[in-house]
Amino acid sequence: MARTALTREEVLDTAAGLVRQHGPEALTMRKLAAELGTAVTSIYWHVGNRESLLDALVERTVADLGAIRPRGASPAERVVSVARALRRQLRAHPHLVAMVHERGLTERMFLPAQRALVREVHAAGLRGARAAGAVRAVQFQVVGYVLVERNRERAPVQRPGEEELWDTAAAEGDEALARALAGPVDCDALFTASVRALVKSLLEPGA
Amino acid sequence: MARTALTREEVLDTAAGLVRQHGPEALTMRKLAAELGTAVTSIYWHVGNRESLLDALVERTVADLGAIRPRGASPAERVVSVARALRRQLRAHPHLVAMVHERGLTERMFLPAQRALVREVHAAGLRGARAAGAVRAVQFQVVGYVLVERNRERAPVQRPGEEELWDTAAAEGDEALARALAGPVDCDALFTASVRALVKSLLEPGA
DNA sequence: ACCTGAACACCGTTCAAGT
DNA sequence: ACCTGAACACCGTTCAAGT
Repeated sequence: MARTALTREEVLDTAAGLVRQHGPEALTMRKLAAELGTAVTSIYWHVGNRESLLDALVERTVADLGAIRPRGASPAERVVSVARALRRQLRAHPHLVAMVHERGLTERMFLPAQRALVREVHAAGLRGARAAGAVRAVQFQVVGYVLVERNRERAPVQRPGEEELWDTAAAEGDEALARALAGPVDCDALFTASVRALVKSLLEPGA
Repeated sequence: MARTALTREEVLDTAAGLVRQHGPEALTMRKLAAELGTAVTSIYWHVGNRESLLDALVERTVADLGAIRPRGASPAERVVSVARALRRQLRAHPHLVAMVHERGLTERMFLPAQRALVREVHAAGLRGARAAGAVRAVQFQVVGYVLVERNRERAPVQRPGEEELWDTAAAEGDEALARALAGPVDCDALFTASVRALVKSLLEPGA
């Protein structure tokens, strides 16, 4: 006992540590108080209630995401590099990012990247609503992909199982396709290929 | 009291009704028991525990999704129609589908559509791994988009706010783009445009 | 200004006991 | 085979009381 004065920062740090080590479900007010060595009710003075604590935690996580530097020779390549860098960042802190997802702020994490994308679609010659549409399309695709991956990781065993669903008959005699769909997904490759395909269409000169 | 015998089906029906009317957070074992007019503990005999109850509920929701009929003249158009139909289905039962999301089974809902997609990419001339990649790319994009939309609906107010972030300066002098990015997203149009763009690239003859 | 313990209203779950 | 109430171990939150 007789510990040093509690601060809002300390509460947030300890809360983040708890989440990082034992996952979001371990973050209860009582466990947090135990970890801090204070009474449960002290926390309330500093952060209001559990809801605002989570808000603050998520806010910090979003703010801590690093800047993104586009790489590559063409605008298309640079857009793809931004997408890949963002995905890598999000996968670095799975638990905290999971909380960001749960609180519906996944898109917020994309905002720093948005400026970089604007520059690239401009470089590719797009303007106005068309440029905005392209930026948004990439944004939705990247954020969506990250959400899908998280979804998959949480449900590793698909109950009927994709495998038996994809016997050769169902694949219309295309055995290579049946094998590919029955096997595991190479998420990294699929992500890159999908972004590349989308960007290619979006940046094309045609209407 | 002296109510008719409790059945597993009745438990699931009532649970689904509770979710449909008051959202997933209203589904507690005690509220469910009250609704059913039984003791809390009776429920446990029929469904095991809360976790399996939710599993069963989600399973039923997924199974109840209707079949999808592709429409359109070209394979590309029919792929887009499958994507749009699926999105429409998912938006019909927001609460139950939210639970499907939370339990990581969003992709499961896509399986019925997968067969239709295989037929279309075959019709477009793709085979084997390339065909499988195309199917998966569409699958991830559609599921991802639905997840993003749900994310947005849960966080209607973006705290810094996209609006003030997109003053004309940040948009590199492109005022039409600034206006477009500051305004609300036309999710329906963006979805269709994105899928169309992706599908166009994927089904193209080139490697 | 900051911290505390007691108390409240909720959870999910177990279990021995009933029919 | 099915249902019950009592009890347990957890929650988040409020509040009057302390310093």
